[in-house]
Amino acid sequence: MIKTPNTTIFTVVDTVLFTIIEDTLKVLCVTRQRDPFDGQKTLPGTYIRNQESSKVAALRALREKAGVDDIYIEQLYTFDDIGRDPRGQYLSVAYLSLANSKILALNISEATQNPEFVDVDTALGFDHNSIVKYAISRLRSKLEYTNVAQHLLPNIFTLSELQNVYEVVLGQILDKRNFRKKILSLGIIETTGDTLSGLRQRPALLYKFKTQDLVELQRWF
Amino acid sequence: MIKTPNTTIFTVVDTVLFTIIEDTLKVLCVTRQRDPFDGQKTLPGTYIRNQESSKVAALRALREKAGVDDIYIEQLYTFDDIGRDPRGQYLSVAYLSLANSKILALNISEATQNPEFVDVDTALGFDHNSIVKYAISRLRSKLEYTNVAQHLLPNIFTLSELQNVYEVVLGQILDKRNFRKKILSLGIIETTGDTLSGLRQRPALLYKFKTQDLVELQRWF
DNA sequence: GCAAAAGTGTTTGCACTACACCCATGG
DNA sequence: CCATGGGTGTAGTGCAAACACTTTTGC
Repeated sequence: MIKTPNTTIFTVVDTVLFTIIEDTLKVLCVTRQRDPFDGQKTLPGTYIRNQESSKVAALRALREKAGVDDIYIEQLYTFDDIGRDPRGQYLSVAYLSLANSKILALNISEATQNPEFVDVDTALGFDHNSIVKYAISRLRSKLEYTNVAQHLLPNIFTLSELQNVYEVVLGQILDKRNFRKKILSLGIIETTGDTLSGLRQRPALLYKFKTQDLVELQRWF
Repeated sequence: MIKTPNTTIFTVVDTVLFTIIEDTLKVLCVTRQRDPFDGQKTLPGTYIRNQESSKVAALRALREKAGVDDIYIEQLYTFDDIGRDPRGQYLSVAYLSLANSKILALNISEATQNPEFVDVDTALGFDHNSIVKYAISRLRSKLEYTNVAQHLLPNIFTLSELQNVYEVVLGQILDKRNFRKKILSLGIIETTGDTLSGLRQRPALLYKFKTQDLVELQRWF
């Protein structure tokens, strides 16, 4: 067998940054300024540099394109079908990232390249719609057996806000009483003891996640 | 932002081929014939060629190293930490593959580079023990909500053989009656109507999976 | 006092657990 | 007839689903 170092495979990253705005799941896009797909929206991406891992490249892409730092990120999947990029052989390591839109809002205005949050079914250049689709399915299943939902929320939140995250991402409404029983029984959140008042309604108890570390819950057998 | 095409990132694949031999989960390894890690066992891998996707490269690696064709394979994860390979910056797309050892046995003897099945806790070169560890955890969870187990079995099998696959992979014994109730209620297998006789015991009903396509079952909410 | 969201319990059915004995065959 | 693995049922428990009203506040 001959081992052929490849000089013509381009290694890049693409990032899928989700956030929730106005009860809708949104994804961060930029507008391409050159061919191919000139003028179309695409996911923020970048070439992987020398002495840089794909994860660091993905974080850099988000920092450069969206002015976002210190953000939740996980590797999603590697897309490298021949023909996915008309320019040549591109291997893209895709990353899934989550942020709360309130924290994001300030930084994003300082960024370049016209970054914006769009609906997840917006038509994108390259194979980026497939990447978004895959990211949504990953996010949905991770909501169900981990504590990742916290990254779409502020540190302190009400149970209704948490439920809203689940409803928006899963695309279905949930029963309030069953949701509360379930989420509390998982033992991943706890109340701060404070309440959120000032609204013309009964004040809500505030909660926080016990840990920022990813927690995986059990299943089956 | 400057886009820098990278000429010094090597893109490779590594494959984790699991099979069950004598009630033990085994992984396919080859013996390296050069530095680094000369003489040590490693996962079969190869450079990704021009105009070749990583998946095709992974299938080729298995064909060349193990004489295996037409095999179940799925992308596992991309490993590219800086320093994972002393030769330079290597980005490895790892694949998880499954095969029944009976089908495998004949082909493997024809292969080169001393391929062999070893226990999953055998010390390997590079970061390949991490890759195997990750592959096991993926395999375990996929057993629980998909029909992938079929690829570790012949097309036709008894319920006891199927249960044995689950026990070996999950590393725990399961209750026979509960296992049968569960697996039959999932609706992913059906009996062929034939029985396996010739052994000095009651003949076992034979089963097959309804479809070779990957089926994902539901959870939560 | 009214609008608006917070908060709370019970019943019902289904699914998982634990557990032990008889059956069919080959030798 | 005996050794071997194949095959089966039930009772108890816990979790998920369905479902509606009272509470607290700001205005």
